Amino acid sequence: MATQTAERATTRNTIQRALVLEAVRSLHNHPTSADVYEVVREKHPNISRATVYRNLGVLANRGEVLRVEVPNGADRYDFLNRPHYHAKCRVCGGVFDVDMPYQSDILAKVSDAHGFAIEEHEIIFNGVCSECRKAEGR
Amino acid sequence: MATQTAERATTRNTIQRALVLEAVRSLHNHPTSADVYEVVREKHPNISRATVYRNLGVLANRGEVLRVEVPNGADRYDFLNRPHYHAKCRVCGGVFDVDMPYQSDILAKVSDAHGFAIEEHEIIFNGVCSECRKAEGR
DNA sequence: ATACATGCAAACACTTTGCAGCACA
DNA sequence: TGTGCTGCAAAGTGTTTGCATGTAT
Repeated sequence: MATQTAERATTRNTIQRALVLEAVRSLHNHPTSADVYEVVREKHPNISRATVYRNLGVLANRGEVLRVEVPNGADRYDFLNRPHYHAKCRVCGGVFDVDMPYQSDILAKVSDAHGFAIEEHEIIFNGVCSECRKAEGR
Repeated sequence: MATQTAERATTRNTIQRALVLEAVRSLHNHPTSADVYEVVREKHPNISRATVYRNLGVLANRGEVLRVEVPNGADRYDFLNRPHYHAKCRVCGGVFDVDMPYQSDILAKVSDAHGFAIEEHEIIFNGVCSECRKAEGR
């Protein structure tokens, strides 16, 4: 009887998982799974992409990394915990943090969500990053 | 000389392009390219997916339809012209309009975009739609 | 007539999955 | 010592592209 609700059946600390977490922590520019894969491979050459994907998923579910879903592009991951917003460069595809206070009152501005239960929100700014502006010549 | 700057080299009215536009206009729930493809195929059975994609692109560039890029999901298209925001159901993947005034002052809240030239923004609410809430039992 | 557009199939980018064997707790 | 995890390969989505042919202008 009452043997603890069998929550979270996933808790094994493999080398691969540790390396994936370490890689996300060390990469500060919103690495894609491919970026993480490359970094981990330096120390553990025969890790598979599948394992990287699976572990990024596990870590994201646990809240140890943040998954940033980017329209038309690979998912990005980062280690920042507080919610923040992103900007995506339409030239190079890069993703950058934007300094803007978290819009905690934004829900109040929704006049009608048609019965939709909003759990979180995301704001993405589209434009051109400073590097690409220089390169493009304005 | 001076023969008009050769802008937009693409302006041919094919049946396929007209049908694609008509399909987007007739579908009111943010159709994906696949939805559009299915509808067009009823009238023009051997249109190819490539043509649908190409025409959705052309129409979006011309501003005749609005492309809604959804993270982790196919692009959606709609015919509404005024800017508005969207909600994405994490259960069924559906995309819905949200009634919220356009946040024209949002740029002023960005304290530092790090040289990024912001051209537009998008807000996506994530959660569960009313249909799926019923189905899920709460 | 001629260039843009189409249709087909193959290629592409990103991610997930089935399965046999392995290793952490 | 069992089951969660790994590696591999194959499959799955969604979209783009090369090329020969077709067609709107």
